[in-house]
Amino acid sequence: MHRKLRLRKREDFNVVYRYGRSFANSQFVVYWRKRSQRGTFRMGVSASSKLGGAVVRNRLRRMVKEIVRLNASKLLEDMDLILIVRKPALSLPYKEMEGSILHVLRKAGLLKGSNQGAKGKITTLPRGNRPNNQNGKQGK
RNA sequence: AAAGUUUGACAGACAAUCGCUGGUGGCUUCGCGCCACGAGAGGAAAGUCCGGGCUCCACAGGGCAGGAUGCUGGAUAACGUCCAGUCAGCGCGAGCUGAAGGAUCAGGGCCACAGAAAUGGACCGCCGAUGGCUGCUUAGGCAGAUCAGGCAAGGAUGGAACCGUGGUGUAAGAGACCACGAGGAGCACUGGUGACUUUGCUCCUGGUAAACCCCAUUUGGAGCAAGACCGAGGAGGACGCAGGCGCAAGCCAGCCCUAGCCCGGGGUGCGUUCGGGUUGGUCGCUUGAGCCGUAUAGCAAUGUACGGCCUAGAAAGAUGAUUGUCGCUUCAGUUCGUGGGAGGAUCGCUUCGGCUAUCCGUUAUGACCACUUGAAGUACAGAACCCGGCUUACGGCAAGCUUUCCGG
RNA sequence: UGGGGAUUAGCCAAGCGGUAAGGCAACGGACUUUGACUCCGUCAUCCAAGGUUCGAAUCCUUGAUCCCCAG
Repeated sequence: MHRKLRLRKREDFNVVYRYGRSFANSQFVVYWRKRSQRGTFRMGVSASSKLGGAVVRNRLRRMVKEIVRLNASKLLEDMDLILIVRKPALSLPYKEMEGSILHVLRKAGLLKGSNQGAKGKITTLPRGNRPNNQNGKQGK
């Protein structure tokens, strides 16, 4: 992915984690927040050390970035988003992983043409009052 | 053929499309934009167990303490690494393993339980020659008990019992003495640069130093988030104490730093407390104890000479994804085809040599094997300043050697 | 990436070469009409493997897991 499309600073990550909204299925979690300045979307990928060694985590990050790159035209602009990889995503082949990522992004309302989720409001909802539960039941 | 052992090289290949990070060149609306060319993970990149380079700590200094290493000779920038040997142990063998100095030239310490005793001692036991006691006495002695005392052979304990076996000797005994043997030390001698070794003489005999310790060698500390530069930013305040000499500059003391202590050195008003700012960029950064080839010295590790080559450099962290074709392994299926083909497939037991059972085939209407077809799988693992090792994880391949069996 | 530290019963833990204290929990028993309290008993491959030693939780080597620190 191009460097402009990546989320790069530690502060950006902290802001998205603290003030952004989150959605999930059993393979991925997404946090997003509308950017304060106009521009393209920016994305970061997080793969924790519980998933495996450096080889496994690098491969997952590369696959996620490749999928988002190929589907970049479908994504809304002016967004910062973080994709977190969960353990069941380890064994997915490419096609299923693409479907799962598109599913979770559509659920979060980040795809063009979808009207679910918050429509551009910079929201800081209290934790107990989120619109979708995120127990990961839908991914199976 | 099977089992084993050592060494070596490799780490799936190719193509198309779409991407990522540096480099070079060009274009440019000068914006980390566009185009072209070329480059882009490992044998362990890992663990961080050692060693070195490099940087800072004023100089990187001295002594002590502390740490590390520990057969010999060599290699190396250095090492706890490597090579060649010595000795000891394991293995039928090829080979493998060894923190392998010192316990008589230091010194003490420890050896639980058991046992008399764990290097200073006698429970049972043996003796009672000598001195004493009792009895008898022909007055020379004789006998008895074991009071003093002598001994450590035998028993029992233990991981280990004073070097072992046999004899001489004695009252009983003992390396007290002798023969043979085990181990160690010293001296001389043979061979070797040396560890060591051959032979002889003399002396000695519990273990433990990965317990303290002694001896020899060696060792300053921290680590690229080291460090250097540029830019941005900010804020200092309160309380307490401020010794001696000198006109003064200053010196001494005090305090801080120099990883522990002393010396030496450097800095400085000191201590306590409440606060403030910085999370940007460039360099360090990949030409190096570098790689490849040839020759040469050496048993080898390795060195020397000549020629050629430039081979990753990220920073929420590049080196990838998809598709197709092929390679390798395993399983299944097919007799349609091609090739080989007289014995073979499967189960069980095994001392791994074989044995037994069932089924198919036996000169072919041909069992079975290979190719052809399909499915699944295709190891361990990702540079983060750089090198030399060690250790751990892991896939198949090749070659040498050893043992056993079969055939000629 | 670099530098430190820890691992003993289900939990908290003592131990510094001589055969693993203690507390909570769990289980069994006693006491009680029953329960609580109390008393007695049971429960350990000392993270793993190898070595030194007569003997290792302890000493040494190698690995595994977890935690902490940094400009």
